[in-house]
Order: sequence, then structure tokens, then C-alpha cells
Amino acid sequence: MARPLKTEKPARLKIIEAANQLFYEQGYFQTGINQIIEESGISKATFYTHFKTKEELAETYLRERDVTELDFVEETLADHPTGEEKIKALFPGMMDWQVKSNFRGCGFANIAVEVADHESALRSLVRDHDTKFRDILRRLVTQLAEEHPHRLAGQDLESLTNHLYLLVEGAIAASQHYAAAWPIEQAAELTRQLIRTGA
Amino acid sequence: MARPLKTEKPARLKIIEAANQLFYEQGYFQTGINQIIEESGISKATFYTHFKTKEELAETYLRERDVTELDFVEETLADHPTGEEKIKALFPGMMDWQVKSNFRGCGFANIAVEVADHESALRSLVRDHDTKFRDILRRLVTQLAEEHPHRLAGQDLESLTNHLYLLVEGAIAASQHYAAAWPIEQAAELTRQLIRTGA
DNA sequence: GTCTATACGTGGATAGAC
DNA sequence: GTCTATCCACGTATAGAC
Repeated sequence: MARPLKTEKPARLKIIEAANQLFYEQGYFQTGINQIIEESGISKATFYTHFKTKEELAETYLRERDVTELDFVEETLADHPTGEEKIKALFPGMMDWQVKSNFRGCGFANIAVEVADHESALRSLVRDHDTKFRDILRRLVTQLAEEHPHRLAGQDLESLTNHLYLLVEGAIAASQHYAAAWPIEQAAELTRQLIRTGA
Repeated sequence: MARPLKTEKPARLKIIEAANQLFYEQGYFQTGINQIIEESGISKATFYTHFKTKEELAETYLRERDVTELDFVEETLADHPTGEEKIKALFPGMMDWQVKSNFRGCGFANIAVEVADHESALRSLVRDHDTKFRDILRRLVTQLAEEHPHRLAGQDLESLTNHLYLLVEGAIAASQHYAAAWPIEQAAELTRQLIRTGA
């Protein structure tokens, strides 16, 4: 009956789940500790036994989200065999995500905006996340280049990777601004052109 | 000696200037009324004679910024005759702006992130601003199409406009995340390709 | 470990004198 | 119109009982 290493206690988990929802939906500074403890059904003292400060919780929130978001992307990609199909599949996934979240944008981009200090630990986590996502894009672009050597001939794959990254960032931001899906459609369209013509 | 219609009083102006700096540099929610009155050297009561609420000041801030930012863009564009040159000139301007502001991104995009409620008056001002900027891009794309009919033959100019818009949004956001200029360089590079190949 | 109660600052906004 | 002084809610964080 050995329970598999009880590292995460229910209280801590409930806090993280509440933070994950509230930080994302309302924003970091707009969400108070009081609301988090209320939502998670624990007491304020319990909160501070698990997290030294609000910022420490935010770091945990981002670390958690980094894993779940990138896992979700990888799961989506796993359904598609070729590099081209994988790249194209990114956008329907983004679309569903943004519609479901009522166009709240990207949790990491949102933190980057809210926390102005570039040297903050939170901002460092944002950069790590973005870099990991760019790594995924680079992998897909490389796979595409191997599968279709003629298409991207002479192309700088690093540039193409960054171009796709900028399109994704722009699409999420713009769809957030307008609370609409069309920017994601537009990014998907341009992406299809880029991996077809190899620009 | 008729002064030209004294609609704006010094106090009000000082408040707006302080808000313009602090809201942009620190963020909207991170900037308190107290800091604004301190920075502008007026009293709290004076503040509330000029602005009913903090949000009303924020609306004024965005309206002000909308004019100055778009005017700045138009001035930059005025230095370049052709559509192609105008479009290319957008990016050095962005670069200077972001370096000068220590990569604080776009004041409108930042508000869009901070204020989660899509129905807020502030969010409406963000959409208005973005739409005006897209109008400028559409104008430039149209000029380019007229000057080089062969290049963009068969292209949907509206799509190209939106693609450039997404690139600008993505470049500013990414350069903010990384506190670095390379995303703007990358956006400039892809833009050059798009208006050359007509993708 | 978890709770209740509280400390202490700061948030936005007003009262009332001048 | 501008000021000083103040109100009250809520922010993060802690003390101390159980």
C-alpha cells in the first residue's frame, strides 16, 4: 500500500490550483493573497507555511504552467507525423486555448508585462519558457528542412524559427487585444506561406 | 495678448505627464495615486478636482499617448517617400523607442494585459489604437501595391496588412520579454522578405 | 500543521479649512 | 482651486493558540 512518495500535500496543491486560475484570469497584481486563500479553502497561516511570499507562489505558478503548457504542445505535436503538419497544428491548438480562456493571452507574456523589472526571478522564468518554446519551433523547422530539403534551401533556419516565434507571440497578443480569433488565423496563414515558400 | 484658450491648466498637465511616465514605466496597477501626486507636485485634493477616478486618468493617459505615438510614426514616415521605404522605416523607429524605454514594450499592449476585462473603457481605447495603427499599415501596403503592381499581384492586401501588424506586435512583445533588440531585427528581416516576395 | 486574530502599510477617495 | 488631514477597505505578512 505504499503511497508513491507523498511530496505534495493537498493544501499546497489547492493553493497552486487557485493561483493558477486567478493569476491567469485576473492578473498577478490584481489577485490578492486573500482571494487565493479564500478560493483554495485554506487559512492564511497555512498559506504562509507553504510559501514564504506571494512572489514565491508566483514562481511556483510559472514553473507549473511551463510544464503543463509545453506538455500540451508536445501532445498536440505527437498527433502529427511530419514537420509541416506539426507546425500547422500549432494554430488550432492556440485557437482552442484562447477561446477557452476567453482570450486571456499567454500567462508568461502577461507576467512579463506586469512585472516591469527585467531582473526579477519571474521575468527570468518567462524568458526560460519562451526559449523552450523557441527550441520546440527550431526542432520542427529542422525536421521540415530534413523532410523537404528543396523548400528551405539556403534559408537560415534560426531566422525562420524566430519568425514563427514572433508570429505566435503577435497572434496571441493581438487576439487578446481584440478578444477575437482572427489574428491567430492570420498567423496560421502567413506561417503556411513561410513554410511553403521558405521565406 | 489673448492666450489661446486656456483649457489645460498646469496642474492637470503635470498630473498627465507624471501618469504618462509612471503608468508606462511601472504599469497601471503598480502605480498608485499617491505616487502620481507626489511626482507631479500637486495635492491629492487637486488631483481629484481634475480626475474623478484613477481610471479616468488612465483613459486620459491612453488618449494622450495615442496621439503622440501615432504622430511620431507619421513623422517618421514623412521622411521617406515610397511605400517600401516607409514600411522599412518602421523598425528602426521601434528599435530606438524600445531601447530608450528600456524595453518596456507598448503602453497599449501593457494596459490590455493588465486590465483583463475586455469591456473596460481602457481596453476599448487599446483596440482603437491598434486599429488606427493597422490603418496606417494598410495605407502603406496600398501605396506599395500601387508603386509596384507586379510585386503584390494577386495578394490580399488586407492579409498582408494584418501580417505586418502581427509582426510588429510580436516584435515589441518579444523584445520586452528578452529585454533585447533582436526580435525587432527579425521582424524587420521578415517584413523585407514579405514586401519583396509578396508573401 | 492548521487555525483565528491581528499588525501595519498603502490603496483609492473625501472633508473641510483657506 | 488648492491645501492638510483623514476615512476606510484591502494589501501582505505574523503571532500565538490548538
